[in-house]
Amino acid sequence: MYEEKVGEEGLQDFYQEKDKMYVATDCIIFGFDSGNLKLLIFKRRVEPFKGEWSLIGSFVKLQEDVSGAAKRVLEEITGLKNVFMEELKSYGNANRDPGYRCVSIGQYALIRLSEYDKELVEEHGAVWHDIDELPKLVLDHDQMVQDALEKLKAKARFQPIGFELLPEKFTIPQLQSLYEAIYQKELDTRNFRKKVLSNNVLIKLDEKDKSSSKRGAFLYKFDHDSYKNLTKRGYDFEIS
Amino acid sequence: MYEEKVGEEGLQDFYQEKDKMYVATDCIIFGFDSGNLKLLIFKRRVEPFKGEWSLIGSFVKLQEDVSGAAKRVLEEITGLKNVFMEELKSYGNANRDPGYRCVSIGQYALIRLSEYDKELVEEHGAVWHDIDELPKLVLDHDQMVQDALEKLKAKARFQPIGFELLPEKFTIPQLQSLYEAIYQKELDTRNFRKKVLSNNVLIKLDEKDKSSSKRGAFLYKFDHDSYKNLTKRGYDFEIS
DNA sequence: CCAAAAGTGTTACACGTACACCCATGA
DNA sequence: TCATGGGTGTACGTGTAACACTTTTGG
Repeated sequence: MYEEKVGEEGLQDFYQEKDKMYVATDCIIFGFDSGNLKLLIFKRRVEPFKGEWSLIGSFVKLQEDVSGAAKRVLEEITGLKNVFMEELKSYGNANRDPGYRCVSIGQYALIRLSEYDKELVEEHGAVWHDIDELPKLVLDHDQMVQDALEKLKAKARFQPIGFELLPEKFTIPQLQSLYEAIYQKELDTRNFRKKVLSNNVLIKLDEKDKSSSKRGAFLYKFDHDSYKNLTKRGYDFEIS
Repeated sequence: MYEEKVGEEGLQDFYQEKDKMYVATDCIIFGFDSGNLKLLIFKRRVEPFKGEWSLIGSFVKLQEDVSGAAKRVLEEITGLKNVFMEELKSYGNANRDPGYRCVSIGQYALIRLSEYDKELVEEHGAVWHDIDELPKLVLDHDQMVQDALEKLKAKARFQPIGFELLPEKFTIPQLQSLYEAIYQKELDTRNFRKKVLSNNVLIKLDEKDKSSSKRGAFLYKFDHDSYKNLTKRGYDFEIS
C-alpha cells in the first residue's frame, strides 16, 4: 500500500529528503486490588536494556494504527480485548532512546484484576507492582507512569472510568477504597456514599459481598445505559 | 549520533526488522480578536494537496524533539518564540495520509494577535480565519481543530491560559468577551467580574482603554508571580 | 458478647446564579 | 443631552464539608 506510491511524481520529491523514524507505543497498565493501585511491568529478557524493568510496549507497524498497536500489545500480554485504553501523550525527545530515534505514544489502560489471563502474564515475565513501590524503569518510562497517574486522578473525578478497575459487581466501600487510592487521601464515608449515589448511575443488587465483613455489603453495578442517557441531557458525573 | 550505533551487536538485531515512518507535527494556532476566536491556516502551494487549506506543520527531523519541531514551525511562520504551546494528541491511523505512512502529533498554540509578524505570515500564504467559518482542511486536520477547541474549552476553565490570547494589558470586558467566545455562551457581567477578581491574579492598572467606549475601561495585567505562589499553596484557579 | 465493617442525617457555610440600575464620557 | 459601554450589590438556593452513632453478624 505504501510502497507502490514511490513512483508518483511530486510526492517523491516531497517526501524524499524527510527523515523516517521508529514509532512505538508503551502501555501504562493499571489494576486495583486490596486497597492498592497496581502497575503491570516486566523485566526485559533481550537487548537493549536486558534485565531492566520496563513498561510493556511495541513498535508500531506500517500497516497498523497506533491505537491498534497498543491493543495488540495489551491482548498479547493479558489476553484481554475491549479494555479501557486512552492516549496519554507522546514522548518525542530526540535523545529519549540512546539506541535509535524513536517516538513513543504512551497509552494508559485500566484492567480488572479478576479477569486477565494470569498464565499469559507470567509467560511474558510481567508482574503487578504496587504503584508506590515501583522499581526504576528504563528510558522515560518513570515519567510516563507519573503522567498517567496524574491523568487518572484528574479524569476519574469527572468521568466514570474508575469502574473499569473494579469487578462488574462491587460494593460502595470498595469503590471508596479505589477513589482513596487514586486521590491519595481519605474520604468521608457518608459524603462519599451520598455523592456517588446522587449520580444515579449505580444499580443496587440483591446480593451481598461478605468477603470483608461479617455483616456484608450490598453489591452494585454501574448502569452504562443510564449514564449514556444522562450525559446526553448534559448531566455531569462527579466523584470527589 | 544515530548512525554510529548501527554497528553495535544486539541492537542491530533488535531494530533491523522494525518499520520506520514519518513523524510530523501540525499546529493548531489560535488567536482572538474583536470577539472572535481565529485560526491560522494556509493554502498549500506544493504537492501533495496543492491549493487546499491546511494546518501549518512539518516533518520532525531526526535531530530535533517533536516539541522543537512545532516551535520551529511556529517561529518560521509567526516570528514568535516563547508562545504557549501544548500537545493535543497524536494522530496515528495507518491510513490517515494516503501518500505515505505518517504519524502526526497535534500541538495547539495560543497567540496574541497584537504581536505576531504580519509580513512573515503573508509570505507563507497563511491567513487568520474565524473559527466558525473555516474551509475544509486537508487530511484529518478538521478533526484536529475540533479536538483542540474542546481541549481549549476544558482547559481555559481551570488554568489561566486564556490570557495568552489577549494583549499583556487587557480590560475585563475584553476578557469576558474572550471567555464567551471559548465557551460559546454569554456570561453575566457582574458574576464574571466577581469570579475573575476573586482569583487574585489580576493587577489593576491606572490606565484606561478607550478604544471601545467613551468612558473607557480599566486595564489589567495577569500577575504571574502571584499565580505561582497561590498554586503552590494548592489554590484552584477557575473561570466559569 | 464483642470486634469490625456497613450504613445512615443534620447542620453550617461557601459558592454559584439570577437579577437591574447608576456612572462616565465624547460626540 | 443622549447614546454607549463600564461598573456595582443583594438575595436565594444549591452543593459541599464536617461530624457520631446504630446495625449486623460471625466467631
